[in-house]
Amino acid sequence: MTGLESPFEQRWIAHLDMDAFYASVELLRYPELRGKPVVVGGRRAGAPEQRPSGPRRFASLGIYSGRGVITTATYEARALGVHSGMGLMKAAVLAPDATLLPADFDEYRKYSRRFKAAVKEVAPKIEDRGIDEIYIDLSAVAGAYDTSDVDPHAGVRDIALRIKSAVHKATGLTCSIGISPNKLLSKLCSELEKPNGLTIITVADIAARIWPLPASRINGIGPKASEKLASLGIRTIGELAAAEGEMLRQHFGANYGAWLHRVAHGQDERPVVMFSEPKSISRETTFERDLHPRLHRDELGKLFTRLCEQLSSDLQRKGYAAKTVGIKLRFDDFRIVTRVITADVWLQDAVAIRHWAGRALKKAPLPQKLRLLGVRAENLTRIEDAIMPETGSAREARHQRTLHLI
DNA sequence: TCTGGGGTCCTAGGACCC
DNA sequence: TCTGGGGTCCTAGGACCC
Repeated sequence: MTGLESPFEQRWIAHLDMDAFYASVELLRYPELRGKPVVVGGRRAGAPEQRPSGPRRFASLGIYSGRGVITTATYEARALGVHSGMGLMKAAVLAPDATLLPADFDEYRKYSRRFKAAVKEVAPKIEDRGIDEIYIDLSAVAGAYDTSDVDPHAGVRDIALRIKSAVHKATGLTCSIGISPNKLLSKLCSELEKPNGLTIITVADIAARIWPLPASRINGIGPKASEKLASLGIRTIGELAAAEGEMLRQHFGANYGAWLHRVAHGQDERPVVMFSEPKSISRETTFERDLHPRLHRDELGKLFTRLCEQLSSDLQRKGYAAKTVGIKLRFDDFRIVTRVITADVWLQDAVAIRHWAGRALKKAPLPQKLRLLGVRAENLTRIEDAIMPETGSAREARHQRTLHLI
């Protein structure tokens, strides 16, 4: 069953995407920047200088030096050719006069909680897709389908407008919503009328509205697959839909090939999932300058320990213990090496994590300078389900009791 | 002037077991 | 002497997403 054959089984799934989220949150704080090119990114990229009187002074992108990338750019900045993921040094050449603001994730998470809570008031069945996106299952709220002759989608449109209004009231921010019978199509059409968009499509609209789009717009077709498709003469979703399923399976393997064929025809049955347990928790850091494994051994050791301590406190705060820890290295030539090791006890304590991560690190070759070090916890279980090894203090307490008995 | 940090999922080979 | 076959776990790497 695709959920598409009968209108009585049709789902209404919305994809909601906040417009230029981080940058828009910053504009709430610094309204004088509205309408100007603004870029958010970098670690300690100059926070605005607050002077007792007179206007705030902002850092220009042009004077940036470091290894940061753009997290978000306002639409005015995007018009200058910069986009998220681009190195700040490169962006500084393209848009030297743009304002650069440091990312403030605590603030963005605050607004993220606010907009999600506002949506839940209207439609409770939502799936988290990161800080600025959600899917919403509107099927139960909207009823099976609309009947108005004037606007065949009057029911869902009304709900979507209520959601947009609730989000704006709660945050002062705009969002774009795409609505269709499944997640795949909704994700595609939330992009179509950004910013502040609302796009509703059904299977009947796939050929006209979806097939002209580049295949790379589909979630799951990244740079590698796009390039391979292009080499086969396939650039749009329509061209992908016209391709023989057998040919796709031959070039991309049974699973991915079959998936490509399905998504090109707008087929997707994934449900909206309201909660899922995390599979891994990690911390990593890119150094300000490349570090040599031997020459900078002490510095690397301190960073390594600090990452393990942060990971341990993340696990404790979130209530998980891990059976497996791993390390990640990125060398100066951008090669990535990972090593994992599975422990014989549940891990949460920073010292234990540091010990096992150290064992994993010993398995990795260290032939050249490093630019990144990371630590990851996998094979997670809720802490109440884990039998923890005795901590130092528990062992000490038992020892004291034993002495007392003697 | 190269390219952050947090994740998920898939594949493939070897170990190990029956 | 040239040798099975399936299932599961562990590990490493890679594509992809926000």
